[in-house]
Amino acid sequence: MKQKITIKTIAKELGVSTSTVSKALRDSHEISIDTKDKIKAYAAMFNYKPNSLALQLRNQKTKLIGVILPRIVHHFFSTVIKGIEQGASEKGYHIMVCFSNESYKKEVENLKVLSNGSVDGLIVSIAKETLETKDFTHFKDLVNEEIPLVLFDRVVDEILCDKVVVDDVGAGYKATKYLLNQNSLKIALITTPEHVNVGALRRQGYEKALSEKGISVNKKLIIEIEEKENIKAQIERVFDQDIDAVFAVNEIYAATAMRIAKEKGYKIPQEFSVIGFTDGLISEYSSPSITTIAQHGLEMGKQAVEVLIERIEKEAEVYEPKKIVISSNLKLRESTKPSS
Amino acid sequence: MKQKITIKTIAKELGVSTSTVSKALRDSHEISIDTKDKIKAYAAMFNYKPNSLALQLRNQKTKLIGVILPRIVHHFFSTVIKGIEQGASEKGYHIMVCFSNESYKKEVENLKVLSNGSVDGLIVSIAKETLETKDFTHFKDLVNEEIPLVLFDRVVDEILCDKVVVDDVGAGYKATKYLLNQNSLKIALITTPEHVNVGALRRQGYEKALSEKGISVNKKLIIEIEEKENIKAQIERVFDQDIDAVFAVNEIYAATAMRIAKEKGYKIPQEFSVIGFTDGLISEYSSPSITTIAQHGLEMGKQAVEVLIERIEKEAEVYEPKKIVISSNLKLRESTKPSS
DNA sequence: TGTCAACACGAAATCGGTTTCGTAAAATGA
DNA sequence: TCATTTTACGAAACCGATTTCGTGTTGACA
Repeated sequence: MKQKITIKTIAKELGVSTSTVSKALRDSHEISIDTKDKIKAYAAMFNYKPNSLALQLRNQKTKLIGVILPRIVHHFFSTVIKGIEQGASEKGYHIMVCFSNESYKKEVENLKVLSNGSVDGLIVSIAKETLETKDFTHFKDLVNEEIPLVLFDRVVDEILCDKVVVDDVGAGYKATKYLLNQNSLKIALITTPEHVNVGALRRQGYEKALSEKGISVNKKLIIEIEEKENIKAQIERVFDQDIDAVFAVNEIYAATAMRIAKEKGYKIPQEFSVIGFTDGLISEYSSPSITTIAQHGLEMGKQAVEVLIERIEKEAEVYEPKKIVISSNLKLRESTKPSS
Repeated sequence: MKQKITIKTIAKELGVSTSTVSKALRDSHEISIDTKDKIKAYAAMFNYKPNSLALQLRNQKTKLIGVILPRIVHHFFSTVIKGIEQGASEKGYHIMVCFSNESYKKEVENLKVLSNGSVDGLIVSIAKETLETKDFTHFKDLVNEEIPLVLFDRVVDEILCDKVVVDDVGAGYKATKYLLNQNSLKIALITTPEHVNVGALRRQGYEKALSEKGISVNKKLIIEIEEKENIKAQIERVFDQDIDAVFAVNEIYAATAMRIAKEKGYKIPQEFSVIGFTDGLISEYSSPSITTIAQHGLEMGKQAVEVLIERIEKEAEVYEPKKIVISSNLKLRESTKPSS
């Protein structure tokens, strides 16, 4: 890398002190017009840019937000990132992105690296493995150090920080109720293992809608997908039961279920309906296109970053953790019957 | 944010100098075992973490790589990010991600912010608007300042830096040739406007395959999609021609074309074949699933970051820009006839 | 002509570390 | 016992900025 031009260089070259240069460039009234012009001209000519590290060190702030995501090749998470970046960018912040790959160890590492002063605050969605092991000390340490932290989507109550979530119970309820209303009464639920709390919450909504309708929950219609194994084979098993609809907690499961239904000769949506979660490209472009719960990832990202920046910039008086709930809505497409 | 514990704090508290603390923590032989133990114990107890900004300033390196992408909610780009992050992480680097949103202005801004010392090097894929305006001075300035830069996918010859690209001509050729071999001779090409060079290159491959077969290029079968307008309507127009296959330069176009073909009553792949580009989820989950050119985004990301880090860490002797070509291959699925 | 304010600038501290160099005290050797 | 080498540590410079405080030079005013 070429030798960068610094304030010191300019000062030496022009025979003034560094303080004068600094003041001149910041247009201080203490410096005469002549000197200012001279210094500014010189700086412009050599394309001087203040070293951001020096500024960050002095100001004790980086204008950087750390983001840790479980995955990136994933419609929902990439949408959230987009929202975060947009919100951050508007307020003059930049984002540093890391991935945990759903691994506890990587999450801890990332958290450690980012919490040593390189960022002003953090936005995180917890890795599956961490949710499984239930060891959240790395987050609690962060909270103790009073580093601003916002969790989104996959959150955990025992970490005392701001949170942004979708109304998972409500979403599960809405989806299930819609299916019931169109007279699909034998609804299979394809979800995640219990420890992924969003899955658990969506299931609550599912069960609530059923019980409101006076239908008892049939455990055989609920399958928890183990991602390490073959997903399609697991979903296929539920088709042994007598079912006429599927509610899946993400779009991959939904698309897979629909595919199986088609293979079995069901006509969609006349004989069989599908509702997914996360309004991604698969749902939009598969045929028939899939009705989904739209998660509003963009909105979540924006909200998360807004709360975070507020926390960063406001002198922490008494700190009351906030929980922001983003409502989700059903995006009707071809995999369900038109609402009556 | 809570007052951070620094070396100075430790020094004062233990009645030694900051140099002693620093040396002790770095396990210098200059410090007696007793003192070292005492200092380390104290540091551990109060969870001391060296301020990374201070280190970065002193070492004149940030171990940070800036990444500027046109978009993020996009299978190919998010895959590349994943590759970059993996490669970076292995070498102890982190990534700072910004988006240009295909806008020239945002690209310039991002480049300016990242080039003031906050990152050790940059990986960029150029925004469409920039490709259109053909103004690359911001990149050239970067090259002049000798800030390590790697361009990928959307690259431009006049910027003298390392580049990582897919073999777009070869890929277009492979796809077209496959279609020809299965006896689809009236192949429509759905591509981007000429200024997006990857589109242009893929088109070259298409034309090459045709001319090898002795088929002259029919301009009516080639449509350049203007993304600001309705994509489906534009693609529909090509169906006015007599065609029996489509080669599309991305998966959205491919999926849309297939949908139209199905609506028109074509049987796929018996009567009509489709090949797309970018092996994303749409291609995998649509039905029939779509044969695509797999772009190996992960591989591209890894290669890009590897070249970049080499450039960063190697003392720049005579600098010979590299161009790395990643070969792509056809991933056969249901939207084409089995190869004979 | 003496006093004081305004002006224009520089010295030095600061942010939080690392590192070079110097040195007092202890250990070693002759 | 005196010279020399280790040992163990501190002072200060440095990375690149900003900012407070001080100060020499003017000019104005009484």
